[in-house]
Amino acid sequence: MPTSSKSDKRRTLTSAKIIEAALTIADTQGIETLSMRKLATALNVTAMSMYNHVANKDDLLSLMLDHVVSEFELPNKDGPWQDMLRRRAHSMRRAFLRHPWAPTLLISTITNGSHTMQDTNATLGCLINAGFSYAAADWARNAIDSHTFGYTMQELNFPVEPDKYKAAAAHYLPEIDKDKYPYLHSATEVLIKGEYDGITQFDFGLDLILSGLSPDNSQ
Amino acid sequence: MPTSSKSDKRRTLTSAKIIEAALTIADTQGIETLSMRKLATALNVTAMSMYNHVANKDDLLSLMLDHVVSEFELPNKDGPWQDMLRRRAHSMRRAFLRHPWAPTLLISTITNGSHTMQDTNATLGCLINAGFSYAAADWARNAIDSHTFGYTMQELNFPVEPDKYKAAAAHYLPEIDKDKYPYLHSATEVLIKGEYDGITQFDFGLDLILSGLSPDNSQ
DNA sequence: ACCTGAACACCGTTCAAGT
DNA sequence: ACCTGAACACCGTTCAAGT
Repeated sequence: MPTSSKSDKRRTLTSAKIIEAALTIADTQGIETLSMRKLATALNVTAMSMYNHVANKDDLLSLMLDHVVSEFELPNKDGPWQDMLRRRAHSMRRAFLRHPWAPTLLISTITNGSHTMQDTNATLGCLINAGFSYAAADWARNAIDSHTFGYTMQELNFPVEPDKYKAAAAHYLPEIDKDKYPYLHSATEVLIKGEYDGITQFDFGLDLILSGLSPDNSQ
Repeated sequence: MPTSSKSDKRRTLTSAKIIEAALTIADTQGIETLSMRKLATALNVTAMSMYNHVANKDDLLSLMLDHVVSEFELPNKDGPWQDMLRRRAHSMRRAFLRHPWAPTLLISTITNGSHTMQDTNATLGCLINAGFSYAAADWARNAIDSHTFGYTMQELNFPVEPDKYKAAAAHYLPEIDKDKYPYLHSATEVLIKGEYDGITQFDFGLDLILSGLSPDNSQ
């Protein structure tokens, strides 16, 4: 008689499998629906068996976040440092669009997974090699990341689909008091008239920061 | 016999009182500890009586957020537009430091409280009066807010107190693999040696954005 | 060593019943 | 009109018991 049979569930569970299933649930159904019991059902085990592979739910979330960070493009290639940092920022934004629950948790969680450390190391290295001091590199990285997190989190919360934006604005216009909020009212009217599409560009703020940065301008 | 006596609890509860008590709990004990039952206990009522004044917990959170927005300084005074926007951004950051739970919720919640609408109206108005088009004003506001949200949320998550940062870095250094993460290792060494204080400045990124902005540079 | 069922101490919210 | 107690359908996590 073999030690493992079809009905023997031992060793079938791994932390990698748990993380994968958790990411699928969070991406498709929302992080707020991810419970230990639901995740266990998806994996065909009980909630408690997962505690043999992850310490608790917070630990699981950290492991999920480090996976998201693994999708960032490392700025450790050759070429102009601005291009590498722009490509990393774009890849961050795309990872966040794939995993919309991630930025909120990532920015409010202390993570020291290996992918997170690798990203920090490569990003600092890119700036150091471009001639930035360690202090200036830290400041520059912080400015770029602030924009990337802040912009993408606002973008993810955008209340309507881009192509439905004008219709939604037209519907909402009567509820904006013209005397109390004249500029907001006019901005909504301009939007409806179609003079601009209401979409602010990620690159607008990113380029303001990247063009302002130089190895010498920060003390 | 009067219709209200000492033991008659009717009419003692208002949404303002609920919001005030909820803000106190969230600010002092953390938003994750705020439950309807705990809040009710603090107000000396049962959880269910609050449902006569707020629709549900989400509604309560929206009301709390609009209060936080009421602490933003409106950029509707006279003076250079850059100064007004800088003061608004500083007041946002200070409000977030007072209410550390707020930015995460504010950036991921659709709010249309009156203070939120007033803030949007005044911020757009400041830029319009400075000669920005409605489209450019929207882009500029988005760039400034992205930085303010992103920076302050990173700051709030900063793992240690500023004055303990060097000690914490020294303690953490041995755990950073020098061969795998050379730049991160060196950055930590530089930090411990005290060549800079490891504090990135809010104004560094904000000034990059404000000096790059002008009524003509965005299409 | 790994998996499980039962239990504990919580949640937000509903509902019918009080005054 | 406003407040309440009991109940419902959940949570994350512990613990002792299985194999």
